[in-house]
Amino acid sequence: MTAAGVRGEAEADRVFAALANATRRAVLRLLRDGGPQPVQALAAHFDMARPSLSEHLKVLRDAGLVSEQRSGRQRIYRLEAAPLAEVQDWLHPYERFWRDRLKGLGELLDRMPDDDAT
Amino acid sequence: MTAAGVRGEAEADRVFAALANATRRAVLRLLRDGGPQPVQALAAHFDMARPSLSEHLKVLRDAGLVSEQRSGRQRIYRLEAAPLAEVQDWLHPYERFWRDRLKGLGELLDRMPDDDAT
DNA sequence: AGAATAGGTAGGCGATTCCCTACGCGTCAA
DNA sequence: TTGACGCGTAGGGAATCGCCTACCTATTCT
Repeated sequence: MTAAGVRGEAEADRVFAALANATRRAVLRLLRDGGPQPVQALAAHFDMARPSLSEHLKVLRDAGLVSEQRSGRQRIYRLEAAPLAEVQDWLHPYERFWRDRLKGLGELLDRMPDDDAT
Repeated sequence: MTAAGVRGEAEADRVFAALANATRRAVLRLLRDGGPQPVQALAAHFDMARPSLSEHLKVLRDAGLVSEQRSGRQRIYRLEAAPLAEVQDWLHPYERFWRDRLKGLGELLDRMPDDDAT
């Protein structure tokens, strides 16, 4: 969030854009399942040149989705899930659109207003 | 999903990329809160030229986030939340990273493996 | 039929994305 | 201290994005 729990549009843009790439989602998954790791360990899973992965890591850093901790000549990357929690918050007001549909209510709910952020 | 509940990377790319734009998120919100609407009603909320909004609607359509129903010379757009439900599914395996942290467990969980899709 | 309305498509333009190869910088080993 | 290692940055190139102004089609109103 930017100020008081309010997520700026620019930050949401960065987070969603960071997630809009299979390599970056795979990195997040590796950090989630394998814990904090140096760049080499991550790079071993991909075909691309290592500097390209470095750029993906920068995108993830700028989105706040990972953090780095220097240890000798390595950079240990760690998953930072806070932005994902905000994505979940963003999703909340949409939930009724698939939960209610499953209950067979169909299009009945398409006419009742509501309100929240973004 | 592509085949059996499995979301393809390409589809995830399209959905996240569609969400990575403030105008498109605003459109989804308008459809969520205001129900199905023709393009004019949506366009009234934005400064950009109408053809630009048309292109945004195409991106949302290609991501499966909206559908259109023709009514006379109008196109009524409707929110389709299924891809958002898949985003929520994608988020699930990450939840413990912010839920546990709130409980003060901190970095203790960064070393236990796991597994799922994408 | 002719004009107006709703909305998509074509094509152009600057900015950004994603990949690459080269290179620079700090750290550890000989 | 010299070399190898770990990683980031620079810069270039093809593709895509997001916006615009024309323009075209389909429908509805006179």
